[in-house]
Amino acid sequence: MEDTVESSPALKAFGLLEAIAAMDHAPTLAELTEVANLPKPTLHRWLTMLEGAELLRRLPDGRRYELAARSTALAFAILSNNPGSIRRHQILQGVVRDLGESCNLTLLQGGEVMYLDRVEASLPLRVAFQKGSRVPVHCSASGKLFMALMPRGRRERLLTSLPLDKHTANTITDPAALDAELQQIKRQGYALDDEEFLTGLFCIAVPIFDRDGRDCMAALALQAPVVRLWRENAPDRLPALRTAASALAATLN
Amino acid sequence: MEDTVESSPALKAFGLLEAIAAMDHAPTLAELTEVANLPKPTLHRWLTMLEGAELLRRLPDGRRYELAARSTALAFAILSNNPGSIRRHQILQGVVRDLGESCNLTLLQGGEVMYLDRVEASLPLRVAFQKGSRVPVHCSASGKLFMALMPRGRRERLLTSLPLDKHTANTITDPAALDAELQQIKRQGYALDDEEFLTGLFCIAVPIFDRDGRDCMAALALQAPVVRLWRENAPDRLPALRTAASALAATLN
DNA sequence: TTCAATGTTCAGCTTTTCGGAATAAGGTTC
DNA sequence: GAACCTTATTCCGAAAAGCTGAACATTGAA
Repeated sequence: MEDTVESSPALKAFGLLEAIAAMDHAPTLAELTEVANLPKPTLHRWLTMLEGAELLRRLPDGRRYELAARSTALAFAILSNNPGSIRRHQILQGVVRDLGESCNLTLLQGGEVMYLDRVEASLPLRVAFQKGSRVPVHCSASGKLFMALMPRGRRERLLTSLPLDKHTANTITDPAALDAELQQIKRQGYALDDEEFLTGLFCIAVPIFDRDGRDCMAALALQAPVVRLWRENAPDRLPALRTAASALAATLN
Repeated sequence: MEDTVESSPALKAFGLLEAIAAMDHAPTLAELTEVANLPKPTLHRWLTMLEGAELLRRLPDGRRYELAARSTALAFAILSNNPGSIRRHQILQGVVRDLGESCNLTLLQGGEVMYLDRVEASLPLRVAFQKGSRVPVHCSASGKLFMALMPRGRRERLLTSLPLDKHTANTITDPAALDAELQQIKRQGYALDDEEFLTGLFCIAVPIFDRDGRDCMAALALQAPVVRLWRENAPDRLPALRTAASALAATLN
């Protein structure tokens, strides 16, 4: 949270949410006291208020606070109804027009890949996903890309909590094999999904970096039937995807 | 935005952001006046405040407001923050996938059992409960488990304050019988609900202990119709449930 | 120019927030 | 189990922020 004084108490709540969202574990009152630089009773009052508003909730131990349903709902509403959302949709439409295949803008939410937006190709033989739906990280191009580009500690924590379910014959279910795959993805800067989630479906995903160019905050993925997109011809789409990805990056800050 | 009065002015800001995020175009002050049901000067003050905090910004015409950079950043932080809730939900999904029946994560809250999270089996013949709903302690597997594992003083206090209502023919309403049941539950380390709350519904619950392995802070319960789950075959599910329970424990502290 | 609609400022009154100090609750050590 | 420490919660008078009717300013259309 900012160490600068908020101009109004009403805004302090946002600073608190930001502080809690930025922590990698559910904080206690005492921990937040240091981060937020607020007196204990003041902070306690705020946390109780936010809990009552269902923006936060306490873990069963009664001491730790984590984000609750209303925060998640607000976040989703913000991202899908952002001024940039129209622009993003247009960029996706441009990719679909140029490359002729369906195209997804994805986020990593918790341990799953979420479709923030999506434009479908008008061709037949397309795959019907939906905005807001989710797929596992270990068998999607975007998911593997996110894992490959995240800090090691976070990746390891995520990997231990994942089931690595087998969805198709190609799904990578061996942790060592997945790790090798992630290293290669990191080297080459893009990821493929070669029928690892749905038989017959091939994907290629490129990262969308934040302003500093370090964090991968989203991904752009092209998906098509293997009869039209496969391991050898997929990289031909990279230039167009990379151009779109950097345009998308500009809409996400 | 909801028409109910926010309990505190400090939370009004969230209601406003939600209202703006829910609109399909950038609203003017006048438009928001109707939606938010606030006097014009009040709303104007809030919008100016949110604009100053970079949560909102005005379109170049100076009249319309849209979400700004800080809102987007907050949304990303909320969604990518991996509060245990997502991980817990994944674990429940895993149990449902493995065992094929609906699964609940429960807490003891205020003398009742509360469903913190829940994943339903995709089979027909499933029972529809809801997240956040509550059931009595004396006729649910989780509730009896909580009572069996809590310190004696607390249990006795709770028992004297409970009505022990009869819900079905099997509900245990005799304090002595309940006490005997609790002792057996404590010995065997899991609890059953054999149609004690709803006729036709069978449950088995295992404890989720805190880090020290002493306090039972939550419970994992599998529930199914008696035609598929009953007293003799229920213990077969224990290994899977125990594994999931210890994974859940890690998310709860 | 006039009019109507929308946006902005003002000011006194009301409500909320602030946070040090006191108290309670939980844990740990001896 | 008593003493001790840490963390959480409650209290309440002082201080700050919020509220909004009314007045004023600006914009755009006729």
